[in-house]
Amino acid sequence: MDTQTTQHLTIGGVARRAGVGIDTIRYYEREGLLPPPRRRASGYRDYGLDMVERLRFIRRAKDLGFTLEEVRELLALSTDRERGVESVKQRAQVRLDQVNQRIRELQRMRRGLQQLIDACPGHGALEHCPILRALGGEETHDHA
Amino acid sequence: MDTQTTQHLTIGGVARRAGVGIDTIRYYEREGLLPPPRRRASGYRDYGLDMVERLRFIRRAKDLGFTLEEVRELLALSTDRERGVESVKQRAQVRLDQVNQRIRELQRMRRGLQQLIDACPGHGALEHCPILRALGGEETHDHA
DNA sequence: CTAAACCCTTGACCATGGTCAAGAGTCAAG
DNA sequence: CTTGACTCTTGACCATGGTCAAGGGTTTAG
Repeated sequence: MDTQTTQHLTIGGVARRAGVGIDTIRYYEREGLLPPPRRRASGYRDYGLDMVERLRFIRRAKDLGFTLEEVRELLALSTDRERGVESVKQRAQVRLDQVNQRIRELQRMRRGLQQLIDACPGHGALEHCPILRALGGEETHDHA
Repeated sequence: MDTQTTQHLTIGGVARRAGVGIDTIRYYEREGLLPPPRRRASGYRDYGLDMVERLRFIRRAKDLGFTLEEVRELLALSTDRERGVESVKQRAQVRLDQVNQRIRELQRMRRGLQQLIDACPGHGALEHCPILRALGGEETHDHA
């Protein structure tokens, strides 16, 4: 069992708690999203609960459409002991700007889609479907 | 030259007009997004201007966040004269719902980030930086 | 002690959406 | 006719984000 509130989890315990696969954890480690953990005498990775949190953070960020590369940078904020708080705050601001940018892009997409849907009667001849027309829909080649 | 208003374009002419790469056209053909075109005696693909339109359709749909799989379905629907329009509209609606969902998630993250930035003094000890704390940022293991 | 369940590493494999290269044929200009 | 630009096919390759398998060692319950 590993029902303990412990600071000592195996990779499987972390995986279960964080809701990710074991292979995913090792993959993230290779990719530099997770620090190389301590090892037990057996060679087993030895994690604390903080890794569970970190993995949940990654999952949330990924769900929001951040790439792993972006997540890596985001996480780097938390280990950037050298450059001080200003730099951390600054980089968080950059992230915020990127989030805003992403929101604007999605809103543009939304407007486009909404206009098409509003204009579509939902029935009738395909020739008159504004969705297909707006997308430039032409017939398939009929080269019998 | 191929400045003609013609119905006879080579793959390169189509590519230039549609703003995609030649390889992309052949790729789409393989993937079933474009019908296999007529061939000239030489074996060259022989396209009409309708293919330019179709490629633009694909590009716009992709810009709206449809995957190629979804685009393939849309194109298939547009040739299904019987029960096309409702399906097309329905799919656009599904796509819109997805976009809205993602926007909401991003807005949630934006609020979170903004609060952190507002709360961060921009100086002082890193241990007290609310940004790092909220990221679940723990120190990298110091296993010297 | 044994067996199940876990962990280790290396390295292959998957889908997505292309992009590029090799080797060969075709076409248009000069 | 030759040259250069274009096309053909096959098949490899790229990045992203994992996932699985093989062939081991470890840990723990019974």
